[in-house]
Amino acid sequence: MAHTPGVRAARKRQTRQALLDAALRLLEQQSLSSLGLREVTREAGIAPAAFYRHFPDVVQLGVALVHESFGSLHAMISAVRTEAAGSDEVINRTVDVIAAHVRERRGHFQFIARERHGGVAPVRAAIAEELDAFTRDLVGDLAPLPELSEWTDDDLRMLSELYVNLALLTASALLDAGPDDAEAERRVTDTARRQLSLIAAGRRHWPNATHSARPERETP
Amino acid sequence: MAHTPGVRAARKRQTRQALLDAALRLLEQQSLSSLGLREVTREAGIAPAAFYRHFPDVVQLGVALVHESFGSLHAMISAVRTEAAGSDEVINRTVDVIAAHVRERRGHFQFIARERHGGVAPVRAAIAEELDAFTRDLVGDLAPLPELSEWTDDDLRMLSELYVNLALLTASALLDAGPDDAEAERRVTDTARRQLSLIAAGRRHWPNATHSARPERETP
DNA sequence: TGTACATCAGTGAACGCGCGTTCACTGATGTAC
DNA sequence: TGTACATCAGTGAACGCGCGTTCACTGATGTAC
Repeated sequence: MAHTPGVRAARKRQTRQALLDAALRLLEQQSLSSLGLREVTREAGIAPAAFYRHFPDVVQLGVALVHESFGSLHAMISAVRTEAAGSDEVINRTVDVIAAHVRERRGHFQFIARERHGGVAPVRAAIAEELDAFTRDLVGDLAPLPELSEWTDDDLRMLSELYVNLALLTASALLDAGPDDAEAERRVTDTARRQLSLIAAGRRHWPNATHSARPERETP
Repeated sequence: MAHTPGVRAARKRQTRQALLDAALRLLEQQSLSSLGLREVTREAGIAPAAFYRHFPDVVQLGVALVHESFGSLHAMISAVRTEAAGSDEVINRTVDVIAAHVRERRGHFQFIARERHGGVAPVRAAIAEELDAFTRDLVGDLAPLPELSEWTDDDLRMLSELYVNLALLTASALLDAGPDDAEAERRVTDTARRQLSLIAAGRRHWPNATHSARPERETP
């Protein structure tokens, strides 16, 4: 046993994960800025002082949670990305994938939705950074589409931001609907589908060239 | 002096307002769930115990702040509503009014954006209620428009929700841009204008009748 | 393989501190006559 | 108008409590030889 290096490191990782899991559980009912160090260690079943072996403070645990949450979010995205069929089919797939991931990773979405505009600056910055990477990925996915070949980078970025925000708003509305209200969930996904469909119609008919080439206001 | 009733009541209202103002000032840098009673009374310049003459706890002060904030938000809306010209003109007016009100009532927007998905249930509920009233008002404004005369109530509601969410997201992005970065502000308002323009194009060409009359999924 | 020493994740006690809440009070405002 | 009493917004001291952080420690794991 003593000659199998890594046992100690593995246990440390396990404890760290227990802290992250405990924090996420508590954060379903409160926000990070009111989460206490002793509260987390109590929930995780370790002594308060052991916390410092893993994070300098609760804020840095929050930053780690951001990255963990976006890991599962990226998985969601690539699930949508692999599909590329007709507009209606893409919309339905997208909304279904969002709903499925909210069900599976409820805590992660709750955390991101809550702290995106929350009161803890480093966590907000980490979320903004991840969302930006996310949006840039989406621009990369949209750029090669033939029907968007004429769009400027700025306009693709604008469209991607709209999609990302709508996805988060839909996820957040699903969280508010609660895990057991199938009727409320149906209402939310139905609204999301129609909003995406409205935007798809706009995409087909938007006179983007004139708008984006010469913005109308506050530019010399 | 003793025969001018209302002096005491006026002073009480004044102190109450001082508490609300102090809280709003502190909430620009933190969220409600981490705001302490002693912190607020210290900022307002009164003794901690006096707090209880006005609110049972900090959460109820938060609920009062929600209603105060939406008071100023409604002022903003009616400012947009009085205008009704061509699509581009409406869009520019709307975005300008949002930007102006974010500048004027920074604290109120910050508070609403932060607590909308925050960790304090009664405050979240109050915001949801106010936003719903807001959305219903907007449905009432859109319904009489000739180009939307064929739209179902559900679709008008869906559109209004999209507008309300976009307005809040834009306000929140303006807050993140900071009060002194004119270039960042221009980028945010420009994106908002183009998103609204995209939706306007969708409105003109959206085949809503087929979608809303028979939703495609999960309905018998 | 066995032994002696180093590392370090987790413990448990202790600390000083600011918190929310209570209480009896003060004194200006309000009311009754 | 003047007086005697009631109301009540705001005070200041006191309380018990849980917090974040520190510290010397323990004992399993890791390393050198």
